[in-house]
Amino acid sequence: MSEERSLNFLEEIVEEDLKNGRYKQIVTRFPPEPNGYLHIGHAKSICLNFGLTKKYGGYTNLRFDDTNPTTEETEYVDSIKEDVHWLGFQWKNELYASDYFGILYEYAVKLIKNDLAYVDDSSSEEIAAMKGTPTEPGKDSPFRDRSQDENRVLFEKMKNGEFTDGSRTLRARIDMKHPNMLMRDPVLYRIKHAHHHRTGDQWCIYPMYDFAHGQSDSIENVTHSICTLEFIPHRELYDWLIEKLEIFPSRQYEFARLNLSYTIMSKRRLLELVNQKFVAGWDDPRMPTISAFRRRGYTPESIREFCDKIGVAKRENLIEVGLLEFCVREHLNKIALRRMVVFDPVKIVLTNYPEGKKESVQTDENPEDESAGLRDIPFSRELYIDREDFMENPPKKYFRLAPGQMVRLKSAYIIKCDEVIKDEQGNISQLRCSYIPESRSGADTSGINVKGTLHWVSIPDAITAEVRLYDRLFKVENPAAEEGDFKEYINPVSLQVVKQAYAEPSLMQAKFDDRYQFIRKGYFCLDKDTSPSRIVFNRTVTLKDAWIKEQKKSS
RNA sequence: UGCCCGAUAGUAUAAUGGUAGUACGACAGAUUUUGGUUCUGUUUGUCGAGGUUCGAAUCCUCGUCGGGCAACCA
Repeated sequence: MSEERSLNFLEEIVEEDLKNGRYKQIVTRFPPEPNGYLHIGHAKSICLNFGLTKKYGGYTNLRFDDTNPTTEETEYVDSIKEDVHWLGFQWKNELYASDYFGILYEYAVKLIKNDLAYVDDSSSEEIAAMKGTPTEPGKDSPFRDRSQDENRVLFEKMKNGEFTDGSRTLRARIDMKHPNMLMRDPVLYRIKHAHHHRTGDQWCIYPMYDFAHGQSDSIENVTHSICTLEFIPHRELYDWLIEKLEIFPSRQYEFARLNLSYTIMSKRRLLELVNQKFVAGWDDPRMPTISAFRRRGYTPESIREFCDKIGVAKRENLIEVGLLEFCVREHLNKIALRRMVVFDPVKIVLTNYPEGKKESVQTDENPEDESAGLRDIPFSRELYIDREDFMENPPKKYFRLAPGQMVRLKSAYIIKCDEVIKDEQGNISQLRCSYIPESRSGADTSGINVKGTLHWVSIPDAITAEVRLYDRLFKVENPAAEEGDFKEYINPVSLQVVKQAYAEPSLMQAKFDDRYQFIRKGYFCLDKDTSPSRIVFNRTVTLKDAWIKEQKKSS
């Protein structure tokens, strides 16, 4: 196959526009409303908008669509900027729709002067009632034919704060019988005596999305205004306003938003999870937010790769979360430092290993990356292995430790289990084993071949750490599509905490930017809750586990 | 019941009138001091019915199915 990847439909449009000379360069924008944190769905949009101008030349602006002061906050602005940067993109200009409130006001006046807008004294309910339904036409408002002068005066009074919230609106005069409901005299301006995070108390009227978004695109000379499918019906109004206002003709194109299995993407619902404490915050590692993925140990490279792999089209989709996991494993496998950590310890005593003796074994920092070098791990007579790596009555094809069975301790010796010691309750408290002195890694002259290799830690040298294991937040594939409250489908075991795991001592020096693979367990990173008295790790993602599959087959 | 989108393997996404391909998954095998990684192979698809054409996933018609539209949200 050729190295040339096929183009998605937006790339085709851009190439065509460049080829036929419609534009010399393209301009896109990423236009979040600062009313929540960015999620993985936004990452798709970010990669698209920035990716297009990176590939074809031009630039991308970051524009905050901050036209609704009651839901927007500076905290969100800051988090959004941080997230876009972290993903690896640099915007040309940092812009705000609120910067254009003055121009937008003038645009509205122009519409009034052209008899294309009017002030309506109807209440919200009355407007809704006159709107009609998708199958029935609407009715004209009794205020629809006010004189131009009256409209001008009233709109100015709206601006000057002479009316109460909700008492009047400015509406476009289009067609109350239009088959597209958005064209049935849409509201352009509403009165809100609310403090805005940037303009303060300067304004008490605020433009609606439809009267701000397209106009902002136009003011910024955005050539390709890329948004999600639900805005398709808005395009007719978008174009109408550009035509009537006679401003730069930005064009809107729509793509299907990302949906990820076993999670939700609605900002409103994510906010609900945060506010009602179902999660610890916007960056709780179980959340689908960018900040959560960052905290959890995902890399920007892996998220970008994911966005690239899922493609762009116009049909609704539900992407398997497994693809995201594949992408992060693929990257982490290349960069993660290998470490050994035991979560649920069983003590091993090597009966033929001299008491008090200690040695050091060497192993790869990362077998996928020779330049990462080697590290030393202390080895001694008493060790921990994970409880799941021993079975008293193993099934067939169980390659781990069992009575009379041999395994290799990773980078150290082959051992054999001689005796199982139990406490009064019948729980295994100790495994007495013998080691094969000639089987030392790198100098193995024993001639013994074993199928299994286990991770381990030396008890006198081990340090302890808290490990947080995350699973999908929801039990069902598509929580948004289920009946009833989506919160009923939350996975009750999405977080499991190992309060005291035993780790090799080198993890004492773990750094925040480093990624680790706990051998045979998964990929981990230091959590921000780490303090001088407590080391905390997050599991980014598990390793693929062929043994689980094998077990399922036989059961 | 009006208008607007869409429909290709399990999930995504290509093929732009000329051999239905790729990725993930699944399955089988090889390698392996991580049951990881890597490698090899296999499997599965054009929503339906007509039409145009030498030739249709692609163009046309009619259906079917899925989604969106009745916020002073974006």
